[in-house]
Amino acid sequence: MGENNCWEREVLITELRKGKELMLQLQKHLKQDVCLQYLAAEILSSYDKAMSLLNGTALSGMMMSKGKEIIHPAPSSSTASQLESPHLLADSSTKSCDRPSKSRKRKTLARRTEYVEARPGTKVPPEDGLSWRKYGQRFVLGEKYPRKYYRCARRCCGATKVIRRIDTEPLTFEVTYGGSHNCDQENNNQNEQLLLAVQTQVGRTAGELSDFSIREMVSTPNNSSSTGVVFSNSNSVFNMNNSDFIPTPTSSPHPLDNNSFTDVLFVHDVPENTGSTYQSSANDFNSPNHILKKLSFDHYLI
DNA sequence: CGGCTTTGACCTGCGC
DNA sequence: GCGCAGGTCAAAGCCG
Repeated sequence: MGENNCWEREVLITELRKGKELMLQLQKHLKQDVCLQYLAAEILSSYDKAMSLLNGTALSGMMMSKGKEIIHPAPSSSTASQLESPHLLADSSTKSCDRPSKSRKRKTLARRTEYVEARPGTKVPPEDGLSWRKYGQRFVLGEKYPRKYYRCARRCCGATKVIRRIDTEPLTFEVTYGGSHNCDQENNNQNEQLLLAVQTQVGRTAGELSDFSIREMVSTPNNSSSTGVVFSNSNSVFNMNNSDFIPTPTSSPHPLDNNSFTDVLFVHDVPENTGSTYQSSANDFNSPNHILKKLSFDHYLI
């Protein structure tokens, strides 16, 4: 990896962060316009994707050259500064329930790094909705702030995370997830986020689904890793899934603002590549057998 | 009193 | 082989 390439990458990352910060400021002024809000969120998502790719390339390149582990780039986050539910990469050496493994062997396993910005009025470092127990903290050479080591609060869970405060941007935190959650905390967290989103959107569109119904929809019985919600009426289809709460309009302005949806479809095990099909047109939704037959789903009339 | 945080010690991987 | 850096352990202290 050439020195120039590393320097250029650093410059690119810096510029991307500046752009993201400016977009965040702009977004604050767009509260009245849902479409602009959506566009701003999309741009922020692109910033995150670009930064993740750059960081991943830089890290993996450096690590490969040193013969250390490859650090995988973080998948794109759907909203700016929103910490994703950590879909952790598999840890093949899953720890057993008697967690205090005596081995202090340094982890050389796949990890995932994300960047999280602290917002005014929020806790520092920002919480991600999961319960973590701090087990260590140390200053690392050349870093202004200490690294903080956390592991999942569930005793039988092998997930860990390391939080590092960026020297040049004290409100930005690098969160590196390691290990995998073998407890159900992650699923519960996703369900709570989905519940909140569905309650909000259903309330805006119809407001007639009981909280109990929504909660039943969101509490997926099959422990599925990927779930989604589709709102529809005779004119429009709108898809939401638990990894992307940003409304994706099939038309402009935003469909949830102008349509009264009559159906809510709760889909389990949404294949990654079918989301766009739902979003693309009402026709896809009206003749979705080639897709839906692969899925299990609940159907609710509002 | 149980759970959590702090912090120094310990252990291991890696570069030289 | 040695020394350093980083990740983890675990005892002690704190807190509700």
